[in-house]
This record gives sequence, C-alpha cells and structure tokens, in this order.
Amino acid sequence: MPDDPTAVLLKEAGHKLTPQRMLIVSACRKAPGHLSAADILAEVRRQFAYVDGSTVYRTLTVLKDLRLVSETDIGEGETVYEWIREEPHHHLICKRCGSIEQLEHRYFEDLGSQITSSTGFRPDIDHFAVFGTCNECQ
Amino acid sequence: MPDDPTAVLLKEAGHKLTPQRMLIVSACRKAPGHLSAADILAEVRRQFAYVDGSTVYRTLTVLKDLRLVSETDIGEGETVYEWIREEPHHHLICKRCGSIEQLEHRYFEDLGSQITSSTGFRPDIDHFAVFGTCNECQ
DNA sequence: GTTGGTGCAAATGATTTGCAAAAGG
DNA sequence: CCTTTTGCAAATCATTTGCACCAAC
Repeated sequence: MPDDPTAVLLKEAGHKLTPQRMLIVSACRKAPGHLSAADILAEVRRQFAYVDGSTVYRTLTVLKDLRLVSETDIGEGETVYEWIREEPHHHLICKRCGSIEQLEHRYFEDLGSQITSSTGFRPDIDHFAVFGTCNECQ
Repeated sequence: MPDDPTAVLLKEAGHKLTPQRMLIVSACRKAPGHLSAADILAEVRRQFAYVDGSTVYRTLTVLKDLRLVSETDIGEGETVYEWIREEPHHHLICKRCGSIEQLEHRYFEDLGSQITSSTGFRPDIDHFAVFGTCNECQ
C-alpha cells in the first residue's frame, strides 16, 4: 500500500501504521455494511490470531475521530461500525424480526437544514438508526 | 388513586398494582423530561428506601410494553426513560457539552409517511435522539 | 391458594483501563 | 531513543437473571 489515502491520513494525524491498525481498517473497508466490534475482531484474527479486543476499540476511537468510520447504536446493546463511503445512508431496523434495510440520504436532507435554521443546532444527519416494523412483519 | 387510568391499564394487562410499581410510575410521571434508571431508583428510594434496581428495570419493561414510557439511548451508555404525554417530541443532544434541547414533532412529521409510502417500512417516529453540535459550542 | 412481583446476590457482556513490554518513526 | 501502541488481566458499569420468599387478587 504505497500511498493508501487512509494511511496518509493516519500519519498526518500523528498516528503510527501498525499491522493491527491496518487489518482493522481493511476489515471495516471490505465489509458491505455494518460490523460490531466482535465481528471486526473475528475478521482481523483470521489473519493474525493474537490481536486483542481492546486494540480494536482503541483503533475504532481513532478512526471515528478522523471520521473514517461511523458508530451507530442499533439497540440490544449492539454498537455497530461502518466505513464511511461517498453517500451517507441510514438504516431501518425492524424491532420484530431484526432485519435491517438501508435508506437513502435524501429522506433526511431537508431535516438537517430545517433544524439548523430554526434552532441553531447543527445535527449530524449522517447515519441514523430508525426503528419500526418492516413490511413483512406488519 | 381511585381510578387512575394508568392503574386501570396495568390491571387490564393482567398486572398487579404494587406500591413499588406505583412509585416508579409516579416518578416517571412527575419528571419534566428524561430519567435514567438510576434517577428513577433514587427518586423512588426517597419514599421507600428498600426498592431494588432490578425492580425498576422490570417495571420499566412492563411500562414500555404498554407504551406508557419511551426508552431512548442517548449515547455514552446512557439509556433514558420518559413518560409519554400527548405530543411526541425529540431531542437534540450536543456531543460537545452534553446539553439536551427538545425539538417539536413537526420536523419529523413528513419523514415517517415518506418512508412508509416508498419502502413499506413503518418507522416509530416517536422519540428521536439527534446528535450534533449546539449553537453555543459551534 | 395461585400467580405474579420483589429483594438479594451473582452473572453477564460490552467496553475501558493500568501497566510493562514491544515496535514504529 | 522517544513516544505511541499493544496484549494481557483486571476493573467498570448498566442491565439481567436465578431463586426463595411475599404479596396482590
């Protein structure tokens, strides 16, 4: 990885490029959707069995600060992480069957600007978890 | 409390009216906003010192099922409960200073129907926690 | 009497932290 | 070298659970 933009960002922020860190980055990056900390750990360990869970959490903190990954609480004590790509999107989580579908950003576009213009609050309309009941479960 | 509508609801659902339960109900009811489980426990204990935390959690589960209280995760491991009143409302939580302001329901009104009509998913647009940065902290 | 509810103590489970050793720059 | 990062083990902390006893109804 000669000039991986993620590696550059980490370096610029004064972080070191350790193998553990790069494995965690690549686990997040290659996943199509969310991963829990445990998922990430399992994936990383497939390559390198001695990585510790605390390292995953510490690295996720760094990546969140750099806005490279998002963190979402999807209920049931599940916190979930996702590599941030071009288009933000949101999640519809069925409380009955647990299924998760994605929702395009456009539904939330107006909301953010309306809130800011009338309250001054600047919301992170980035990665919402919306609970409810899916089509099949109704 | 001769015919407290809450007591009636509990009975109809096949629950018993214990003093602990009624104290928990009234703690939630009298609070102007959210309470954590610990807040509720503290308030209840001011009247009756031997109530256990597990009773609070068990009762909150019952009240949630009856849709008498809402449960919101406001981050940092804080889960917060609130008596459901007439008008639903939402919360703007500042990630910097931790302040919480309320947001009227109208901002979310369209969102729910738009999501349902295009995806079939029926969201609980009831009690949202919106993170971001408040006016002062920007 | 039954059934559900309670307190207590112990278990859980995700996340965090202290510390000494190891490694990146 | 100097500082950050790591692994390990132990600590947190909110929430849950098993169980014997009590209390509503």
